Amino acid sequence: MVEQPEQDLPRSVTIIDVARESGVSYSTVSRVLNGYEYVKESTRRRVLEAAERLGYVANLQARSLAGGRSQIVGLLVPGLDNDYIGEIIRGIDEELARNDYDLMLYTTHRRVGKETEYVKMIANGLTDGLLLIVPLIPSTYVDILHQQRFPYVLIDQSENGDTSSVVNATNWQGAYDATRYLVELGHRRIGFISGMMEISSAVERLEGYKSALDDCQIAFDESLVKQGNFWQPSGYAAAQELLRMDTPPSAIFSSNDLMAFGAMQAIREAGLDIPGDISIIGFDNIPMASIVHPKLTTVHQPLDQMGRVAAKLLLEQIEDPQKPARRITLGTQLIIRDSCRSFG
Amino acid sequence: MVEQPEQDLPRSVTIIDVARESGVSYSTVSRVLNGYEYVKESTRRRVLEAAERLGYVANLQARSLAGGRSQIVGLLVPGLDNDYIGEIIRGIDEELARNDYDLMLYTTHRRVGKETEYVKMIANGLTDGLLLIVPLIPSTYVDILHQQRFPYVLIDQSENGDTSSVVNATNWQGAYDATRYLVELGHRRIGFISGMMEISSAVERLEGYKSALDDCQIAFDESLVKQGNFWQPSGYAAAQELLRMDTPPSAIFSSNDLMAFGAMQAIREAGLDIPGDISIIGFDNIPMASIVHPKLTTVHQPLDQMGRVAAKLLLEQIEDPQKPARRITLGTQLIIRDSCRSFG
DNA sequence: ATGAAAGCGCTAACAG
DNA sequence: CTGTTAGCGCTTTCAT
Repeated sequence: MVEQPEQDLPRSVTIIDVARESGVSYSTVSRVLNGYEYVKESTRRRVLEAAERLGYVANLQARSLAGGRSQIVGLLVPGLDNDYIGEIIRGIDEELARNDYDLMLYTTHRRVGKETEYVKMIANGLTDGLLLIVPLIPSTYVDILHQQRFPYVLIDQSENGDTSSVVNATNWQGAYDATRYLVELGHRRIGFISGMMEISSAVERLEGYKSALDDCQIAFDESLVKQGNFWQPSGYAAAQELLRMDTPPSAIFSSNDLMAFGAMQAIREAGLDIPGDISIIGFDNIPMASIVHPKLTTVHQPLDQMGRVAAKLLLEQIEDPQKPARRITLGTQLIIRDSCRSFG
Repeated sequence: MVEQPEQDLPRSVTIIDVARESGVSYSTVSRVLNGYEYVKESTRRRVLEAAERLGYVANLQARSLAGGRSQIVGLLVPGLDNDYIGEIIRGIDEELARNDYDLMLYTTHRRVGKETEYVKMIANGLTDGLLLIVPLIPSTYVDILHQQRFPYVLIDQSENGDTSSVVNATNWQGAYDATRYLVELGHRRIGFISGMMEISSAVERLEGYKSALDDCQIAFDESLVKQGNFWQPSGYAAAQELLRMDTPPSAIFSSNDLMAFGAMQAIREAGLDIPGDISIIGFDNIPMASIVHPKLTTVHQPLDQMGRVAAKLLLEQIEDPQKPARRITLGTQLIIRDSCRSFG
């Protein structure tokens, strides 16, 4: 048996190494690295060069532990199984990259029932702030965060008073526009596939639909509203119900694109043509919407921008914890493609 | 001006608090928390109870800094703009959750040209290991990681010798099966839309296609191969080229689903029916594949499982750094849906 | 079986 | 402008 020689792993270089190399104290190195103003230019240069030469890379956990910034923000999402989330993340990532922040990804589904403890850990951990895409916010989350004065921003959430910073879209207006568009196309019986009604955006979209109907003097017909849950299969089922009615609607407004895809499938299986026999409109405008056939007419929700704005808001808050909470609502936009046609 | 009272933010509870509460030294608390064997049962219980009572949550950065595990693994991806990545992440996340690990997400596109430094930082930072989905691996990545004995696993990569642990799928076989299926359906002229040929999986799929043709005594026709880049628009363009040929193919094999969707669009725009006039088959089996119409016949790549296995491999390696690198190749499977039809 | 004490790499007063 | 000195919360010897 040969003695395994203790491999000298190249220990990572610390500011102490840099200090020695550049002949200053390591706090000066820290200052330079943190962009502290009052450092002699020549010293700064010397330190920077030494750092470069040695291939120094900061140890974020140490920095964060010592009271500095970790340059990491957390993102809490229900799961990744939806393009909708992906779009938002893209925006977040972009903005964070621009500011040299990194992203820690947390999925809630992981610790069902222990989310609160999870959030506590996150806030107590190495992130400088937290972005939350949690449709169903147990207010406990927010309470903890708020109580600890931990910077956070809610995405796509409406409820909650004015204690939290929130970024969302004009759900009501978007739904209103979509419905109105359908009416202007001549549709009178418009089916509506809802989202989970515990979620504010779902409620707002239903309200927008109702208001538009109202403004167009079309009586609201409860039976035309089918409950979905934002997932594709529920759209499929809801559409089937709608099609089974004695007088099926001539158009369907789905509360999101995913359910619209399900509805399209149900419609096709019923031997009907889109938009020939029945028009369909979605909400979100996820990338897939322009890939399916026919291309889906839908309400564009600026998801990536929402992500970007939320990140920006969070960064501001990290920068200045005194900043009051802000609510930013971004506009939606009707995207007319091929899934709707005039009626009657 | 009223003096702003210094709000006593509820400082997070540390092991010191727990130590005081349970009347032991804080190193004992640490032992209990780390499952150290030789602790008196009664002590253990007392500590655990105190921790519970106080609502203690570990500070991972401190732990990691002190030489323990951070319970965080990094994931380096090119970007999130592809369901393919999403599927893999889902698998990873699942496996990590099962083992109480969290995920740090890094996107490479952020620091083009500085990826190497980026990787260095990651490895030096707070993660216990790194998962990489980087089709185009600059070998420098791997060298650094390997040199530092930093645990890492490559996903969906083939090249590289035996120094790295790798998880991938049977790209060659999958392409072979798909092609063979088309041939058995009677197709003789089968168009092929390739991926970026710098990527190993793209090459392997092309090889599988060629081999199948060969085994079926069909001469390989270079002109039937169009170069794509794995993104939808390139599939669209490639299909258009194919359709413009004097004798267009009766079937098209696209190296991934996304390009297949582009091809489907081109085919439809040419007034052709799928699969009536032309059959199409994809690769990956991303969720969207069963949502488009007609539902796409494709080669299933067990993306989520690849993620799960990669995570498992990484965790093993973190547990025991001596573990030799392993390559695990998962099987693909032909999923027959509605986009292909017999010919001739 | 448990306490004491030495850091991990870094930031942030505090002195000059 | 820069060096000195405390820690941040935790793991890990080293004692006992």
